[in-house]
Amino acid sequence: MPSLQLDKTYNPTAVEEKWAAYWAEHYLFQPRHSEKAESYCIVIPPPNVTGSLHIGHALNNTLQDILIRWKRMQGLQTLWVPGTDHAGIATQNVVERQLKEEGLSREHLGRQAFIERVWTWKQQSGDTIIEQLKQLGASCDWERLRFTMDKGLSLAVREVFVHLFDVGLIYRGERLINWCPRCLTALSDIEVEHEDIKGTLYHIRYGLADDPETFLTVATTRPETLLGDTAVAVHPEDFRYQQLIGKQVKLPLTTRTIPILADPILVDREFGTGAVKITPAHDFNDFEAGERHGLKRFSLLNHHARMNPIVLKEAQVNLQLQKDLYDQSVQQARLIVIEALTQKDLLIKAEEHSMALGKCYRCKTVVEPYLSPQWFVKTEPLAIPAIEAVETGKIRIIPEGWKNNYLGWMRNIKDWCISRQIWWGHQIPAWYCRSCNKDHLLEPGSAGAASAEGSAMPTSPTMSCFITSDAKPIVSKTDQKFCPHCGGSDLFQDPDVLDTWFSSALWPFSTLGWPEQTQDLKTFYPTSTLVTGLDILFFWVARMIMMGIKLTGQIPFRDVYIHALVRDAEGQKMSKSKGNVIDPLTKMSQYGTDALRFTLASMASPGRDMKLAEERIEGYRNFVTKIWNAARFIQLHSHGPKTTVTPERRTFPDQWILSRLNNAIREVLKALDNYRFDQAASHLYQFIWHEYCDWYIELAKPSLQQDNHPDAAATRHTLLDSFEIIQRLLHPVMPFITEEIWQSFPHEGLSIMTQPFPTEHLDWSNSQAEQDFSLFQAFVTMTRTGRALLNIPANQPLTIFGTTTIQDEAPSLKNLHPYIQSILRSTLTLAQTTEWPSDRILQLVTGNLTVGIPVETKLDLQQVVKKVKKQIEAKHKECSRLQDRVASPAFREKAEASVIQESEERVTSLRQEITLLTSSQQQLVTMLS
RNA sequence: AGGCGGAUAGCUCAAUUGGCAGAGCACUGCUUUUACACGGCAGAGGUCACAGGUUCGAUCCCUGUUCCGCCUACCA
Repeated sequence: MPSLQLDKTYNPTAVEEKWAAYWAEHYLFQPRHSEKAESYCIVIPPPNVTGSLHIGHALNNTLQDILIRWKRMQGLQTLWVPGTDHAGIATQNVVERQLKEEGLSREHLGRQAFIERVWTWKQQSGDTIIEQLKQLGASCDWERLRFTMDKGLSLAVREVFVHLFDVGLIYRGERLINWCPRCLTALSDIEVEHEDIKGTLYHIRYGLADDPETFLTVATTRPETLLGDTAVAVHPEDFRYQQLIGKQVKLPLTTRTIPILADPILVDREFGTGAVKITPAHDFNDFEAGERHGLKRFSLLNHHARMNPIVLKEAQVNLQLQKDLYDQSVQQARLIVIEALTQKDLLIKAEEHSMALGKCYRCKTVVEPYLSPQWFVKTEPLAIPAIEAVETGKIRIIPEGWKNNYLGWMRNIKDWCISRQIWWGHQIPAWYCRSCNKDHLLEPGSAGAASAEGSAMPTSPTMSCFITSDAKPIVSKTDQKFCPHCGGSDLFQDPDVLDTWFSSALWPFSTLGWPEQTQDLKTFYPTSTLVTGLDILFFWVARMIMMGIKLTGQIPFRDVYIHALVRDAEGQKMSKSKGNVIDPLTKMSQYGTDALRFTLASMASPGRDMKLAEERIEGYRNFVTKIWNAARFIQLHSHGPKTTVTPERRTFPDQWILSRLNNAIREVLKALDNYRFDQAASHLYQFIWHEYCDWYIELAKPSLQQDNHPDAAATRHTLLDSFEIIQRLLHPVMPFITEEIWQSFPHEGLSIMTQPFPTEHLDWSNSQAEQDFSLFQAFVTMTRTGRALLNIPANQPLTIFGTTTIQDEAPSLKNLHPYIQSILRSTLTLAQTTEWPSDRILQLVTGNLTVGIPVETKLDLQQVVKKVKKQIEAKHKECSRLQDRVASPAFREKAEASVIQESEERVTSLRQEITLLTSSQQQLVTMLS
């Protein structure tokens, strides 16, 4: 196989483009079908079509790619399914903003044309993020790219909707839902973000109808809603109010009277005044209380969150106030009502009160509880098996800490509002017959419906709000033309679309071809691992589990790996408005994709937020360069004969590095098995840089660089062999540079990505070599330290003495001289203590190794004495602390024997070191005087 | 309001069945030696948030406090 000369410097952009194209050209990301191999499948969390790659995507997809590449190399039948999400509200908002710039609105275009416009936009820019994922190296099978509004997936959506409707798990009903008056649509509970604000709690006087002198005080943060009150509740056991239960109060600012009820669920006696106004159409608790007591609901606001004059009239609001409130916003209405209450002296006090305000997660507009007919999924029956799957460990959540989060939410799950009053999405497969439902289609502006702002009544209702909950929908997988009841042909489809998360909930099986029993579905479902951020645990993960189990009878995936959210260096959530966004694409072109990938992997420690500091990327870019240069060195010395030798005849450094390599392989495998990407990265970094490059390559130099060195062929063999294994070990994290290097060396096969992942070599493990090497390292380090202490130039020859020479300690180190000479870049004489010229020596001690270095007269001895003194002090301190411990009878009695022995040994060796250092110091002092 | 997590070197983060606290970046010296100055070598830098408790011994276990973050939530 051809090999190429590596360039002097690594050019990430060129290399990345080359291999990305090569991989695509050879379809290397497709699963290799083999009946025997176990399958491994990941479905991508589909990014929004509106999006471009942000750092969260980069992290999410890097981790998935590491897993996929790793499993692929391990020989599994591997599939990573890519795709994008139509992202209903988000995408609609983007296109509406474009229209606005042209002075248009979606109403101008009409539904059909608007949807076409969104599709056009999707064709043009929807694949931006896909291209960016390819740039990141994501090894998805791009031939299987899916979109949530694909034909196949839309089919799956209808299939599920109809099925769940038929079994009673989808229903239509008039409920209080969260309404965004800007997006003009319902939102599910989790689409509402809560923000703590300082509000005002108003205490308002409600007089008894038959005794105006007696009154109740109710407290509210929303005085404008009192116009829609239909009762006041007190606690049945509250002695203050017991005698009032059943009486009527006069509702302020209206001509209505409302009853005083007892309700132990709604009322907390301790809070406020103990009396609560009930406004069933404007508060979730009140809605439920209203259901319990059969109360009428006055929905005071229209869908723009403005006062509805028809309802105000119906609620018998005072005439003047009706006029004042005409079409006012909630905020204005509040001020007007407060003013009116003040004038009548009904406002007792207003106090500051902290409260949570709900906002739309897409546009941050304050959401209103809004009474309207909507479609819901009945979640409780779906949640039960979804809870069980996680409790029994059929689905594993990693890190486990999030399990309780999931379970807690699932156990308190509310029905899921799935209808959205927007146009972009899967239109609900329900039809209504106009003639059968004549009485159930509301005029815009009527009391039960929202006001349509005086526009003409559309030929078909534009929102299902205009269709009462009594209407009879015909739910079907296929488009309906005729009414099955009356045979009429005047049908129209429900105008609403489904929550974007409805189709995402089907993602793991819909992308594999469900409801068809495809080969992919058989091979890859249930999928293996889902990799996602915590932010969509409820939005997405929980719902996939519910839907997966319900519709396929199987869990959708076995492991859920939840990674942290990426924050900036200050710990702030990254957002465009804050201007603290780290753009992964910029960083990729600046530092190289492999560097970014390695950074993200190294920071993926479980269960935490990660703060990304740019310096980290820079640091790992240096690591990439280091690897590149090591490759160049090895390539330079790769020519010439290579021979394997028997393990016993391997050189000392060869024995050591193979043992360490084996250890690195084991650690990386262990880390990946446990989703510890951070540990895998750190082992790779540590091993490659600080063992392989710093020590092994340095030690390989003498045999490689000298002509006819007896060890040359063997060393060359080990060097090349181990380096090739390192490339494979590193490949899942750094796919580009490893491919480039692998291809540049003699090789067989199409690509490194289809080579086997390294496995442990038990016969390489050599604890004796590792032990000896530690000793050798200690010896070298001590010598260097001494040299640095004494400012001896690196190229000055040294004579090194030892009380115990390293050779005595480790008999296997027979031919140390070449290594020491090479690594210390100086000649060396080993000698016995007795031969020390005692006036020219600094002794350095570590454990039972002692190195003596000759001291030149020119040196700044004052400085050296100081440093030595400091060392002695530190050792004294540690020694006396340990001595106290060892002397303590309690310690001797209770501590483990091994701990006692360890401590004693340490004390002994510390004493020895102190003695030697002290004598060094004395010698130096003598020399000074 | 409840739940969860965090507080360790200047910064970003590790580690520990409870027995010498570790990396990377930044910093200080020395070093331009033919893989690499995006390099090499050496070094300095810690009351392990605070206060109690358990223990021969606590950064680790327990209790409380403070600060920070996140998630959930209808306290009018």
